[in-house]
Amino acid sequence: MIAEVIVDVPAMGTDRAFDYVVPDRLHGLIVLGIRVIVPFGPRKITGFVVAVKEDTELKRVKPIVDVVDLSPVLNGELLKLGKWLAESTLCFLHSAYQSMLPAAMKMSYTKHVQLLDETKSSQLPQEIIHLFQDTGQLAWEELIKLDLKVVRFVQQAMDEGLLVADYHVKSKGKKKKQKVIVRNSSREEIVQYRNEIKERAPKQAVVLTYLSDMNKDDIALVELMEATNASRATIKSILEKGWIEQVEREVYRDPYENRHFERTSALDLTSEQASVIEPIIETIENKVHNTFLIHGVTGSGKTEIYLQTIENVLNKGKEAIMLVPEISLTPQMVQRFKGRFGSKVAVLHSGLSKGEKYDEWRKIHRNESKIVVGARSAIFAPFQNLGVIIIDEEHESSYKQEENPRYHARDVAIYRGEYHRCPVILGSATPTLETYARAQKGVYQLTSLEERVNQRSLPKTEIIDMREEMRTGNRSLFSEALFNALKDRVERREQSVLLLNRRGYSTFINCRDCGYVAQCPHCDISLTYHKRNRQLKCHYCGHEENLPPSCPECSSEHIRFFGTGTQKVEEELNKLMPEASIIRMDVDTTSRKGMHEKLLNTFGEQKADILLGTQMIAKGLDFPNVTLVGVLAADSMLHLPDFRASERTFQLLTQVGGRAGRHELEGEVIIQTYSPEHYSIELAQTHEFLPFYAREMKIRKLHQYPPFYYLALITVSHEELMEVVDVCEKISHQLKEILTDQAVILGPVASPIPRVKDRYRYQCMIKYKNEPNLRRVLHEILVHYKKDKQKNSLMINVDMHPQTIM
DNA sequence: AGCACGCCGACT
DNA sequence: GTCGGCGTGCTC
Repeated sequence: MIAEVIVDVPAMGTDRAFDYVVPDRLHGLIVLGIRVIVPFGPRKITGFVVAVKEDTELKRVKPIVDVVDLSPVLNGELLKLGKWLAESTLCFLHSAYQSMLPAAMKMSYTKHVQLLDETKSSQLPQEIIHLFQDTGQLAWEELIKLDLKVVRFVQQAMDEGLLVADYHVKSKGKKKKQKVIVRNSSREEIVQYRNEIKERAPKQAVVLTYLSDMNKDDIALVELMEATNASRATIKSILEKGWIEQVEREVYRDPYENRHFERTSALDLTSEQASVIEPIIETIENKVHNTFLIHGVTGSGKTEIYLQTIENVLNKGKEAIMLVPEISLTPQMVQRFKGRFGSKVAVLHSGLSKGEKYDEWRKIHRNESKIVVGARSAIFAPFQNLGVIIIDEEHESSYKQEENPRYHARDVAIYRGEYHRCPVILGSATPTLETYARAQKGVYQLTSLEERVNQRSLPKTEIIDMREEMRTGNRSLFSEALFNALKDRVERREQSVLLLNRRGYSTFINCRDCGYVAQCPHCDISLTYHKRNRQLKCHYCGHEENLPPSCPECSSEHIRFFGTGTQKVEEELNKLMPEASIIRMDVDTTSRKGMHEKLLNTFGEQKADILLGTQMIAKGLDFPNVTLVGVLAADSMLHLPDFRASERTFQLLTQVGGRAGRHELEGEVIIQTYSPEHYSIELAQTHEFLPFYAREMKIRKLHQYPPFYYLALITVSHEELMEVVDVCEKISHQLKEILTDQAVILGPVASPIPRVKDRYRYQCMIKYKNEPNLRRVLHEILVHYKKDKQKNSLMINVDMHPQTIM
């Protein structure tokens, strides 16, 4: 028997199946979707079995060394999905499969030098033999750290056959093991024994009483020790007597083990909600695929529709995937799902450790969980019998992976929905133009929720023209209206949320005398000043340097700080409103694990008046006491060189508006801007999606952007500017020759940030409607340049549906 | 990716 | 004459 294996060598030349003989001892173990260890050249690596056949045309076929898994990690559907993913995003097959699995399942490879038998090793000098452990192995990594002469000597010994290389494969993720005490005698026997030793060993007697009384046959060692106050030594002596036994058992890490979730049951649906859920349930009943867009204002009760749809699916013995944006995967959200469905829910988000994610994945894999609530990658949950896929906040950019494979979770969802013949539900108050256009065309089924569940009207939104504030002499960061509103909330003990899409203290520093602006030495971008440690930081490559005491160009001491970041706002607030307590939330304050949640909890417990943060605070938050939302600089996103800038601004402002006054208290939103007349700001004020959609669609049509045209973006980067421009130009020419006249090829142009980490970046954009050859040509381009220029450090990246052109 | 093979320049 | 630079090509 022969197995076709996709090997773990993500390179152009190895992006295909390799044939291996299945040895007799592995017959029956080698099945589709399992990982195996195979010899590849001189090394041993792993790969996925993607096909099994009787024969091969090849003469020399090596045997599979071993299996990695006991059961397949990818089922037939996921194998097919991976192939489609690789083709549609132009990535390596192995990368596609790997990205469908938790990171802990990535394999790592090490090389060792192996000592041979006595006759060979006796020919080596004693000081060399000394280097080897008692296992006779020396890690290559360790070897090359040693003296060059020693390395040479070992290499020569290997050439002469006195030593050999040995390649190890190991999984990065470890299954968590727990020591468990198993009672392997009858209760009577234990009681009898206890009575015998009671006098001499009272501690042991306590443990034995506990063991004979407990109503199960095993107990975790730690639990037993805690319950009986016994020491390790005590238990060890009982173990030696043989009345009990210690075994290692695999356990799941449960990230939510110490939480209690209040059980909830289905709420009554409003008539509007009922009319939305009805066609979805019908689709489930009829076992057909259909994609629904639920366009519902914030607070219109989409989540309850999701919950009840999932309940319906579970009752049919099927499973459900619920995707939420990473940032809104808050405890509140998890609470809602755990509360309704209890332990059937697996949760996957970036706040979990690799091991925890792996365990959550295994719960799904073993069919112990029926629902997964998770961020983007949860779309690959290994369910066998999917009943529904839901994508909440469909417009969120975090559903697009910005590294290979560059997939969009929405596309994967629809692929899986078609396979399982089940509905896909997209929900948003501000759907993307692509989605809404498809819904209008009837490709997706459009449903709307226009009423808020609690009958609350949307908060009133005020737009403040900051130019006007300037004219009246207010040069502070806060307009009069916002300042008064904030002060008012603090006095009334209500809470406020302040949004500013820039972290740090100031966006750039500038010398008043010569005009010098501090720039990153590795990127074409100005450095951001961080006041806490008086440092200048690059937000692209992480470069840090101390704030110069004077201008490095002209030695002037007149250095000014321009632009406002969250740190500066915090400082200003402390000055202007010393009585208000503030929580600042941005990458700088939430990078430590658990900080995100901790800060939100503190705010939720009303231990702070103001939550100040970057866009990470804009989504999914639901705090009843928040009655004011302020946006400090609504323009910060608007003027980015990206065709989606208006759409993003509208979405952000509309979403942020939904954060205020969600409960009993009336909410208010204040938006500060220098472009109050811009339609995406004006229409966000009145929460009018449809007029915004109509307006933006006209612009997209005029400029040939999605959803009227598809986009593909090729980014070329290299240390040498000339090389980048040259390659980009050649690619552009090649595309112009092969694609039809309908395709628009732009570039080469420099990327909006032309240099990052000492590499120049140029790009080529293709706008097209129907280009059957596009994928093939792009693939050829990748093959061509990745082959002969790879060592030249030339990098070429293709994104088939870029979400941003930065 | 890693490793071998192989073809040219700078040394004992 | 050899050591070692890294360009090229292959891995079932």
